[in-house]
Amino acid sequence: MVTHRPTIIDVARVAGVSKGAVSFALNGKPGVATETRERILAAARELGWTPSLRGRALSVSRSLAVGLVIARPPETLGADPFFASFITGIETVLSERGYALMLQVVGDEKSEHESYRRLAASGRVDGVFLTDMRVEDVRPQLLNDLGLPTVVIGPAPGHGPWSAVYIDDQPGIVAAVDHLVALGHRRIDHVAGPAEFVHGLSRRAAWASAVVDAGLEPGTCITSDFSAQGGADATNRLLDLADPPTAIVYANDLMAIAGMSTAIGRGVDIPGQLSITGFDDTSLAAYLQPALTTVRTDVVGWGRATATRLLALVDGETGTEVDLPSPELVVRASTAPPRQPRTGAPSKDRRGPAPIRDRKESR
Amino acid sequence: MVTHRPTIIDVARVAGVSKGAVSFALNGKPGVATETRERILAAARELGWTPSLRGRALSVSRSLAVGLVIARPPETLGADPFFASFITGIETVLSERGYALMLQVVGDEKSEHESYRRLAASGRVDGVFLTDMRVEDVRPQLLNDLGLPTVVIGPAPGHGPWSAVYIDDQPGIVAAVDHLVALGHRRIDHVAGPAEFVHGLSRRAAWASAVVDAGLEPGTCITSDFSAQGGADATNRLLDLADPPTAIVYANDLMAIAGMSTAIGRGVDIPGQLSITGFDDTSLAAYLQPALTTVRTDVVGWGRATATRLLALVDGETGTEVDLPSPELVVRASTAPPRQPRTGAPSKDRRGPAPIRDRKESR
DNA sequence: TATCGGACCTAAACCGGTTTATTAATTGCT
DNA sequence: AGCAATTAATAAACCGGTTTAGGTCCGATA
Repeated sequence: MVTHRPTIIDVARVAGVSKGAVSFALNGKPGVATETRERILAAARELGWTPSLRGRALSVSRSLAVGLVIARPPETLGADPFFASFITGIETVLSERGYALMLQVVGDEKSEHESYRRLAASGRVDGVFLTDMRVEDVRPQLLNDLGLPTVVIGPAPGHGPWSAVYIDDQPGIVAAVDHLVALGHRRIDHVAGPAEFVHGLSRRAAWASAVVDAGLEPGTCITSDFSAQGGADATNRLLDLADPPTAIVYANDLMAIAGMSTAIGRGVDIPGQLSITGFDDTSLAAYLQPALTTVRTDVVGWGRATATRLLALVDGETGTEVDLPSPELVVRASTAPPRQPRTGAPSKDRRGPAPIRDRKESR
Repeated sequence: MVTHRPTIIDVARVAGVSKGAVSFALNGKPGVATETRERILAAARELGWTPSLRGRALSVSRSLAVGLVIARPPETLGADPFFASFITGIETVLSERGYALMLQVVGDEKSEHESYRRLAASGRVDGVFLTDMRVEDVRPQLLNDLGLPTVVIGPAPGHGPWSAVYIDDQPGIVAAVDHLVALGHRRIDHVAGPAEFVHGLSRRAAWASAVVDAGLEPGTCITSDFSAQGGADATNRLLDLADPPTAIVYANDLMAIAGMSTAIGRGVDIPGQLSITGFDDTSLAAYLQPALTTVRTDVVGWGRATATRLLALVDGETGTEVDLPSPELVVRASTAPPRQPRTGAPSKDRRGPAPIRDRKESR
């Protein structure tokens, strides 16, 4: 039966000193004799005292919490492995600094803005992460106006006082295209994410320029929505083309997996008739049939770096853009040299010189 | 350039009343003349005043936040669509009550306990959700000792003062088994989740009893870990049996999908030679080849109910267990009547009365 | 007319810390 | 020895609300 959590006053009484002295002692500030400090620490330990976050928060005018607002429907969110890893990374940094993460999941863009306003107005957080960046995104400006320290997860949008931490996804896509080119593909299409998102657009741009840089004709790009259904639909449209691709680069794993299934359902042999690459390296990717060639990013490290940046920002450092190591291509069985006819008899010949294959997942 | 957020004192000054009167007026308490109240509200509106959560929290001795601690490695977490939906459901309730969600993601069980202790000691949250319930879980007792209102996501563990909100997953598994039985399957095996988790154990129990209730021989159960790799490995083991199953009920979609791929990779025709069911209805399930028969749960509704319960608990209501509507079976293409021979000659002799054989996965 | 009760409002205490101003006791310096 | 400079500790202000204890003014009642 806990009568009451001990407060700093209880500690002061036990140690026989004033309230302020306790505060000084516990925060390692000067002006407390060593002997007294020991006594205070002992008293605090004896009472099992822990500072009240509420009291401290009010006093220092900080919440000791940061916010992440995610504006996505649950299906899209649940199928995306990004946030789990990202949040894990964030937490490692936050927890050791005594910070906590306030997560908000909202339906649409409008309630997202509302969410930010509320967070700022109520003073619930000291800073926020900004994710799913859009082209011409108004949120950095909004958060700047609200006076809320912000770290953009992605490339810094235009020029402004904002801070950003970015893993450039383009090298990953380029590596995928180059890999396909090296296998002998000459018709490499793309299923993109929504054009309003920078990661949709940037992957598309990377694909386009990589194809051109390889000296190939520009392929077909279908703009989709990162969802399973979107991937399936886009794949059907590409395969319905008079001159269908021999390889498709998808902007994420979910679309790639759905696309692969769709192709298989149409009797297309993968990778014999069609090579497929994804992006994310979902835990499922390695266990599909065929296993998915995809791009892996150090999302946990990204989360860690982003959180570090935000806490620095909260502490008054000025904003900069941080770039992180590029993603890497994980080659598995869904990519192989192209075979000539799509309608011909399945050829027995094995695919050509295999590149570095991803043999096995650890664990 | 914001000089300073207006406080309740600014409002009081503008309205020409005292601090207390403003508080009364804004909280709809009696003792304020209508005319005065109007004036105060007008002043607040004019200044754009919003109550400081920090001030209020200290004053009312509440954080106005609740916590969710998830102890999972990022891969497992990212592949599980549960939390996205669940959190979405939680948020709908929390946000309209002015509450927020503190999310903590930790690596192991020990740091999970540590996490709860910190949340309780610092007074950061007014209550917590308890997820991934284990058999003989010590956390309800821990949280009870810590004096932190708790709602268990799942069946109430034993008898205690705890509150629980539960969607019984058993009817879903039973429906899956019944569906397979109706299709003519007589050898229905199971790939289970870890036995230390109640949702691992309960699905297994549901499968076992449903099979027996159908008058069939008990099948083989392999205890796995809800992961893609675990699903793949377990599937290989089942298919390697001298007398392999014609249907496998998986405890979640991730294992089912990996299992299906594995089977296909071995040349097994699905659903011709092997029927497969999952659990979760991942957004991918409908777009696989073949599309996955699985069990769908109203996870968003579950989150909503759980949050409602927790807020009631925080407000002093006593704990009860709430049961929610059962999950439903979604029949797709991965299940079909069994075809006789897998290798040619139909094996007429059924295997002898074997008990539930549980070959444990290494991990 | 004196008293009571209610409506309306204010002053002040309180929540639990941090931080500043101030005092008291040493120490340092010449 | 005398005075300034440190050091140690305390009292009090402050962060921004909520809430309790009073205090006025008013009409109603005996």
